[in-house]
Amino acid sequence: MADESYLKTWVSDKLISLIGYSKSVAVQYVIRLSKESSSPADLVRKLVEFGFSSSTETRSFADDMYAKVPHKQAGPSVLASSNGFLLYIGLNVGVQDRHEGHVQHVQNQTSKIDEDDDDSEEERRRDQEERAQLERNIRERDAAGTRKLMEPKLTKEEKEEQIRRSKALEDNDTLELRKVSRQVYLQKRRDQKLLELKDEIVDHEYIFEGVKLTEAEERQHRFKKQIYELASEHIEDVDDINEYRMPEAYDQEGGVNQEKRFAAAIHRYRDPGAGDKMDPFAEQEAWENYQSGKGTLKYGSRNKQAPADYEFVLEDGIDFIKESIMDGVNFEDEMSSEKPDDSTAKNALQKLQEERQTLPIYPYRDELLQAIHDHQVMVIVGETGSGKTTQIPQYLHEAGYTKHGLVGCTQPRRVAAMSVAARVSQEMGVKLGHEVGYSIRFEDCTSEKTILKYMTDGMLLREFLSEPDLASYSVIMVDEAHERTLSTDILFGLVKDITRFRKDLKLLISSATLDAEKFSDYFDSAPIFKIPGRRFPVTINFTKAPEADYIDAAIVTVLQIHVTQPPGDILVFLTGQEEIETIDEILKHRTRGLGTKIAELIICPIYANLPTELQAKIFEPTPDGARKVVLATNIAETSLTIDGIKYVVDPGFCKIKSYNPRTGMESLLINPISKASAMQRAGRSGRTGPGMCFRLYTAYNFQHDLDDNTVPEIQRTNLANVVLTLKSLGINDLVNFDFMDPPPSEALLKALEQLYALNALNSLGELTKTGRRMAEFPLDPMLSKTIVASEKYKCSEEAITIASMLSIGNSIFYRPKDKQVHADNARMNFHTGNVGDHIALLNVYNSWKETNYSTQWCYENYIQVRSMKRARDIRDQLEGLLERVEIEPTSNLSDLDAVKKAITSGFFHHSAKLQKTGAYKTVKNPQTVLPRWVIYHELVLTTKEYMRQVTELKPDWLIEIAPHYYQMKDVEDASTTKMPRGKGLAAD
DNA sequence: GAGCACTGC
Repeated sequence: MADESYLKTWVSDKLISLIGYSKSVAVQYVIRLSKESSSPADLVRKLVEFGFSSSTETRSFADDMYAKVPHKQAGPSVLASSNGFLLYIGLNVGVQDRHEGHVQHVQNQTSKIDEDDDDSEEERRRDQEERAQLERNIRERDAAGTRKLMEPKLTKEEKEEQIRRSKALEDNDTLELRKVSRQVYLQKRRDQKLLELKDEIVDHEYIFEGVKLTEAEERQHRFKKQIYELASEHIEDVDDINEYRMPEAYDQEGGVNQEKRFAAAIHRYRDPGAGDKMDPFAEQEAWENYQSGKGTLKYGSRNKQAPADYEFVLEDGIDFIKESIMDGVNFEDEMSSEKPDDSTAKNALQKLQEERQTLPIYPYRDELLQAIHDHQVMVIVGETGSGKTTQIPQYLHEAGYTKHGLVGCTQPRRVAAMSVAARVSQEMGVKLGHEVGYSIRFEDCTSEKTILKYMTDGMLLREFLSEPDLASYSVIMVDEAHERTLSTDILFGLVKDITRFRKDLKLLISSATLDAEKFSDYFDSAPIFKIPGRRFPVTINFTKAPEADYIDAAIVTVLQIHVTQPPGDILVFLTGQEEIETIDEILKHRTRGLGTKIAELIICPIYANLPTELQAKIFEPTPDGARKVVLATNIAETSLTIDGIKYVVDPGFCKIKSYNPRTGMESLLINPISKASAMQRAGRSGRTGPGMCFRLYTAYNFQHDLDDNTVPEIQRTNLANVVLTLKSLGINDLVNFDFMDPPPSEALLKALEQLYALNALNSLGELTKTGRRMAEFPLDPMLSKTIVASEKYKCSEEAITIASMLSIGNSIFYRPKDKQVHADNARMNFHTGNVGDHIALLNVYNSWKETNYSTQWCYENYIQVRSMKRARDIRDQLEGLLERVEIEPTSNLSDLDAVKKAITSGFFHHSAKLQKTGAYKTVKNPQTVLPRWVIYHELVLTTKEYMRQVTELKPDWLIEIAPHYYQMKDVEDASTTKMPRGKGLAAD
């Protein structure tokens, strides 16, 4: 076997920069090439096709390889399997470090198989037959003129030499081999000529199908194609091995390119006896393939080109119905263009009423109302576009349910609540905020007249605090229940409880298809009412083989769609800002060189932290002849819809936050998505017309590796806030609270313990006065405690400012990739005096306030205006709540220690001590000498453990403020003290 | 030499 370290160095230098593939894959591939080569020159040629330059270095490398790698002509199946196996493992191992560590294993396996692999006579004979058949086929085809053979370029001597070489190989005669190798030099020179000839052609830019590619790009495509073919071969092999079984559909008739499959056979058993035709033919064919490949080459690997090669799996589903109403945009245009002229206004209203009757839900109106009348609790299943959110409350109103109380409908998101309310008010011809209103944080758009009320689920939860039996409601509809937000899950328990003693309250749970049975079971076998949806069919494509690198696969797929598919925008789901920026760059780079040869590709990144003005770009209509690519995080999965999306590219990953109650650490890691998520993503392409979804994983992965549903939020979050809310609702027995999916009891206990430590609960687990005050604030308990404690330290103004800044999270500072230095410098200005991150946030807010909330100032300091405005809103709200819990607004900017003490009162849990070895890391502290004790806001595991928002602390404060929690020995014992409570802050 | 999906009150 070849010396691998040598290989790795060489391959990495030459290849990785060029092609961007994993080193291990490349090494494996080079080994394979070498094994399949009939001569060093043959290997050189293959390497060049592979993407290497035809330098002397390559040649000497090829010589080396050829000498080192045994040329037993092992069956390609085994070798392919080793590579394919590698690729296959690749996806399962995860995002980082896909290949390292498996190479060795795979290689051992391979070499073992090699040893065992006896080419039996039987096999050889069969191979030869196959080869002969294939040759016949090809010759027939050539004769038919579909392809032109080039004139053989080899001289007579060359042929003779090749024959001898082949003979030597067949006999495995090492002596002969050595003789042959002496002639390598000669051969090299001849090959050199051939290569120069090729280079002349290669140096030109290729133009095919109107697309211009540079040489490097062309090579890349070719390489990827080969890798891809390798992987597809592997699939067949795997079935043979019977280990990683792939679904049968992969081997369906016609799905396998037989010619490609046996191409290796031609190379392998070069028959010297067949004379002139055979030998050059093989060489010729490869060369010709190379050339003709350029004529047909498209972006991406060949297997992925034609939709026919994809698996057509889904969901034939829903018939095409002409798209109309649901989107309020058209309607608003209509309204605004038609001025107060009475008759037209009426017409518009009539039109709306007519449109209402075209909704899929309309035929079920009476049946639905009857069912609601008969049952107290119902689960309503309706796909997007059925009109359930807008229509059901109206039906209920028409049926008279609003006479005895409100009809409330909850949404997981603010915008949804607002826009649906607006739409319904128009349909009913009333002013928004009168009969139809909405209620979200910072904005209560309702009045005494209101009978239909849309709200966020969190808002209804808050209403429980003041009205525990929801007496003013006659119907509650929990919409989008399948999303299982934290608030929805808590509402389930509360609302279920209420229906037991309020028999007049109707409860509707509306969800997309997937979980209906589960909801029904939870609500004591409530009946399920199904409403057909309205959505265009979406074709779902899986890759044939797992993709080793989903970033790269996504790029290739996008370009491939762009070149081969009819107009329509593309939506790519990625995991985070960094990934989006990377792909943005690569795509721009790749398309730049193509100029006018392809249609313009407009790249639009979108993620929550992107400044608003840049976000707006995705909603601009795509100009004619151009195509838009939206690179989005999960935000596009539910939170926003983009018109015109026809293609969805889904690599199958997203970042998920989860909480470890034992360590109190949150982690934000890249995870595979769930099947439900995948369906949701696919559905994003079928909103305005038939769509296509390209999943960058296999059907096998989908079936076996993805969970059915995403773990509900309640099972992976810090429950302190939930517990506080429930406690303040008088629910004491939390362990027996009727959760649909109970959170881990460990998490519940941790939350109870935390609240007890914060003095929000007493030793019996009952709410204290402090706890009751804390529950008033819509914040994490630790932040609430900070505010409540600020009363004592006379700095409530500062406390609410910091609390609002912290509760916004990490979107305050804008840090674009290309201006990181500037952004960081700007940020440092707020840290002058080593004040710590918390005070720095305070500085940011106060400076902004001094500039009279200037937008310009935000730009200059790389601060997000949107976040700051939000902070202002939250602060205003908190200010109002201060009054409610009777805390004097007090401010003392000169005594920052007081502020820090208030923070410590809330966050003493989150203290960390510097170890000798530097056991913690601060996030953004500019000081040269690290503080010995710090308070942190949160602990997050991403690629490493991070403390976010850190401020220095005097250890005595811990004893002063939380004597029940800390003792002298925790603080004093300098050298050996672990972190209090033994929290595991990992060392660097 | 570094990093942070998405909501919501």
